[in-house]
Amino acid sequence: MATIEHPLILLVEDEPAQREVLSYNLTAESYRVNLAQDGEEAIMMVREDSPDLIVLDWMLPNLSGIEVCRRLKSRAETRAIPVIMLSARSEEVDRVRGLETGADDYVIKPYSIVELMARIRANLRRVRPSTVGMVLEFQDIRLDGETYRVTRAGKSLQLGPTELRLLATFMERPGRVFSREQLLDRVWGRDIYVETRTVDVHIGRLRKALCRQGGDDLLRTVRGAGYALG
Amino acid sequence: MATIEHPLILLVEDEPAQREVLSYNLTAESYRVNLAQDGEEAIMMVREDSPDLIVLDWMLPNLSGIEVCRRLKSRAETRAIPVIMLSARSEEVDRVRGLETGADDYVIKPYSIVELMARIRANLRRVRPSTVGMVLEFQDIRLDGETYRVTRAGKSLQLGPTELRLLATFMERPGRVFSREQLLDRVWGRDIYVETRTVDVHIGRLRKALCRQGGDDLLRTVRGAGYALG
DNA sequence: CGCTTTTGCGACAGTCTTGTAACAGTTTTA
DNA sequence: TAAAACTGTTACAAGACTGTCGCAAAAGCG
Repeated sequence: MATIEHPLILLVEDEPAQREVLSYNLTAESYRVNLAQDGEEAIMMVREDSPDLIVLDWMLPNLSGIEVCRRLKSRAETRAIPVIMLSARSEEVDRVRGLETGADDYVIKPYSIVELMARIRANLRRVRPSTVGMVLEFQDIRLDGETYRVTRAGKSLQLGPTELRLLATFMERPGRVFSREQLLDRVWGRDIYVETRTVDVHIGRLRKALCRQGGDDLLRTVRGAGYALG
Repeated sequence: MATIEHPLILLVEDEPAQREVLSYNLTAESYRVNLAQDGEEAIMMVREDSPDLIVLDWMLPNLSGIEVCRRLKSRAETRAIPVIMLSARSEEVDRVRGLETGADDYVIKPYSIVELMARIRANLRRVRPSTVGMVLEFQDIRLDGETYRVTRAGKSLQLGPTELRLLATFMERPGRVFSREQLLDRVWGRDIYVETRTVDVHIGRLRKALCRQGGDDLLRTVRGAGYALG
């Protein structure tokens, strides 16, 4: 299991073989993957899990890829999620139509998986600057996504998996206030049922870990709202 | 600190997009990369830099991949360098022809980056003689890619094949945390079915071997994530 | 100030992860 | 061919980590 928040990708593809290959490669690249088999399921899963990026097949049963894309792009909440269209059609016309519907990128089958991966990386970088394997820094705290090492003022800190993910979440957006619900969502996962007060306890533990070697308390409590870093 | 001689790979590919993606990925895997855009440049760079492995596109301007391969394989000095052919053609005929010209391996586009990397690793491992250096070092551990001898603090260690590959994987990227799945992928191979717990056992065995003659335990367990060296 | 609401945090029991010995089957070596 | 080395799996124990609760402390509020 990965400890630091890896980007979640929604893969919408009806053909099983394709789905498996893509899913395998995405997982191998350390993305979390959600699968949808048709347009309606896709729309539903976007609402539920709000993925970081969507890989969308053009031809779909039920609700075509274009239509799915159009709908996603017409709603403010989902508009920002990058969509990469996959299509067997190679006509320029279609490329244009694909982009017109608001897709952020467009890959023609048969495509190189390497290329697709590159586009995914590029599009993720665009919306979400700090990704897997990156080093997050805030003041004298340093979190290395590759070695999973956390240091404060040069001294190594001992964190449990949950504390680590919690810290990573804060460090991806220093200063931002996260509600307990948002934290549960991001750190624990969308479908796990945990008491909201549990967040408090882990915040406490993280605080203790961060201050053990001295230094200010960098986790700010925002009464009635949640917590923030710095 | 460690002095690591990373294998040099010559990448021969004329299409800029492909080139960039591959180059990026190779670099990310800690290889040194040389680029050539056509057959003639490739031949020249082989003479100059004698790379450890060549990734060669089939379709090239100027001098085709097959021809380049044939020439390299007909000269004694360059014969031993592994060549991996990339091709968009999928016909069995071509595969055979590719190997006939002396290519050591053959990957059909669109390929999985994971697979290509695996083949590169495999081919680099295979060539014992004529592989330049490829000595991995970390602290007082030394892994000689030619003789497959491992020493710690000068004393020779006895490792089984699996332990050796495991150690090599870690030493290629000291500090990086590998999940059990990633280790299975890299050390055991992607299509072998093995329990993930098996990794633990081999880590234990490697640990024991590394510490037998004394010294710290250099294999770090990252709870919930995997293992890392150092 | 009292009173109410929210947060901090020690304690604890249950759960999950990891280390490792044992073992049986296979492969390699002598 | 027999012995030795190596592998993958399992079961179990130790210990790390987690979630919850309860009460104390702090913060808002009139």
